[in-house]
Amino acid sequence: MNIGEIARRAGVSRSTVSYALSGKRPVSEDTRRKIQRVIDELGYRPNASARALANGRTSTIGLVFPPAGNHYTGMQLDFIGSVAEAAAAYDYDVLLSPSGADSDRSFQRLLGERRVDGAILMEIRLEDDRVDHLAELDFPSVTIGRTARPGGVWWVGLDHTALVEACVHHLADLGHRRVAFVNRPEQLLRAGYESAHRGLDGFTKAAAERGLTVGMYNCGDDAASGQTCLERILHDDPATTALVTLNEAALGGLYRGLAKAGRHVPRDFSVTGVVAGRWAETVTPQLTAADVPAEEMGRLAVDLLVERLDNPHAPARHHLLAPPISLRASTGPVFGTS
Amino acid sequence: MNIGEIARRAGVSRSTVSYALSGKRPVSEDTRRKIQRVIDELGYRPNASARALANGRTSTIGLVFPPAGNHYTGMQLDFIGSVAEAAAAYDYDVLLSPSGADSDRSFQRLLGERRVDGAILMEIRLEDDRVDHLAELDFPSVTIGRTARPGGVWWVGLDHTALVEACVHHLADLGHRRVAFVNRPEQLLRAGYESAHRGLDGFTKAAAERGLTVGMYNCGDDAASGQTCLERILHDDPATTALVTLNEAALGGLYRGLAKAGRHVPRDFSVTGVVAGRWAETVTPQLTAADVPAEEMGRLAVDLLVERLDNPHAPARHHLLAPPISLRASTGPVFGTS
DNA sequence: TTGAAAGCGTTACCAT
DNA sequence: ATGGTAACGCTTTCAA
Repeated sequence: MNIGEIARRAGVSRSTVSYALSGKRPVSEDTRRKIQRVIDELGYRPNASARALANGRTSTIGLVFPPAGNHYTGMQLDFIGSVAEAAAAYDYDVLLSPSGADSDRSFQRLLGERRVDGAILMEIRLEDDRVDHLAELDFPSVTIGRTARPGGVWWVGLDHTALVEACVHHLADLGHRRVAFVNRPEQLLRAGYESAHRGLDGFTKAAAERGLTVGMYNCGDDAASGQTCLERILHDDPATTALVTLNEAALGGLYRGLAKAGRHVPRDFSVTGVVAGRWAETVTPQLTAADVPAEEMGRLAVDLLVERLDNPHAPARHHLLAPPISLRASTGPVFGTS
Repeated sequence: MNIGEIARRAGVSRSTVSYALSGKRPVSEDTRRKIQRVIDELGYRPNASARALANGRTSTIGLVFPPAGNHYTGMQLDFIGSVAEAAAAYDYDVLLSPSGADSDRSFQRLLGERRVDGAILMEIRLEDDRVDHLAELDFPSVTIGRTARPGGVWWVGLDHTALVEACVHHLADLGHRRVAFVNRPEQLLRAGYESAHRGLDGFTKAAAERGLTVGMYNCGDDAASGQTCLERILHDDPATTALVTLNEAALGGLYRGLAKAGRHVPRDFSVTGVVAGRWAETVTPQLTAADVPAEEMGRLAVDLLVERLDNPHAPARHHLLAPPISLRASTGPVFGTS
């Protein structure tokens, strides 16, 4: 059943049905009711493909995230969920594209075949060919995270540098002098992942300012790697009394390593970092951390994208978030101090 | 740029370009090369909407999951990721629909506007109006989970009953006599969630068989609820020595509650349940559990759906999985026994 | 082996 | 306030 059928049964033209539906042209109250009745009766809904073809808008936004095999983090989940729900509130659908690079087939389909009106990109790299490509095409998009030179692109991001600095200062204030940094996997660092780089910058800078002795580690995105990583930390410098981590997925393993090594948190070892709030709360003791406001970020990204779609010539906007550290139970004064 | 432009530049007709692309009709090697060169030169890709309108296929599958606010579980993440990746392998895109009920706008859009060729549904209820509606329309779909009467529908599911029974027997074999069951939130049980119901059935049955003294609890999908729930368990029956849980998100809280109550796992309290493997491994001690093979299930669901799309009259198929219990470190003989 | 043209189901412009 | 009709960009039947 199509718009023609509705028109026939309502005794009007197809254009009138179209206008009755879109409201883009006044329709008499009378015919509008007639049309509505037929529509309700038949449960008619306009075909999305035909509509997209005719008016050039798909009412769909693409969500581009890296294909992670089975190594998704909780944060990614939160982004995906919040983007989908925020988009639904605007009556946009979300098309998933597991693409880490400009060349991925799914990414190419998204753009080339005009499947979406705009896109939201996750897991941004400092130099990101996907972002460059999109900018070049002037394709409406918003990134969750920002590249090295984010001028002209729309984004919502986290100030990882400041966040990690705050973590380091928090530890230094508690008297810690030997602190380890647990970063995302080396492969992601090398690929130029924003959070890994900026986090590392913040750590390096703050540690230097406070004159700390440090160790820097890359750690796989899973519990087993976390445990191994912690063993290396204590092996490299048994006098380490604290760590800051960006690696949410490794957190459980980090804790386990600590327990195995007989270090009690927070009595003789402090742990902090930047992690989505609900994951910070699953570990015991609960993690003192800068909570990644994943839900808010997803929502903001959608808001921004919708704004950009509605107003193609608006100047680039962005949101840089720097949530405060939530004091929970995983940090304390260094043993022997205070 | 469109197919007409390509045709013009290649000096052929539009249909020839179309056939050169689809291969549905022989095209001379010569013209095919001419066409391909123009296509490469201009980076042409056929418009998805136009193509969908003309041939009735969108090359998109819908993934329907309940809008959870911010209470997604890790398992849901794993499903979404694995479905997206499996679909990409077939060159299908995945459209997200946060819909818990037949009446959700997003769900209605999906079907009514013909945005997708088929759908995969998550978080199935025993009586599920979404599934009924889809079956009624004979709309190609596969459910992850099965309804009370899954005859005629395509699904991939977990044998929650058997899984939970296995957990109970495992505990009973270890000598536990007083065992608690930590289910999903009451609201989900009342809504008829499959896992909550079948899991409960399995628990009840096995506990009766082994003559266990039991407590049954519904628990919110977060760490705080898990902790509260555990307090209630020990308050209701301090002699409880073990629990089995379906509630992945509460796991961290359950462990914390145990620690707070001074119960050491597994020395004086055993914990088991059914949980995605990687979450079972983040807690310490690692959880002995029936690992939900989320990745495999997502992949199987896509395989099934693609098969159904390719062959509309194939009889309904399904996969019922019952992974074995992975022995890790959270269960042991009841205190005083050996 | 190729071309012409009729759809596919909308929208939106041009009339009236 | 409404109707007719030409797009939108592709696929596919019919002809040659």
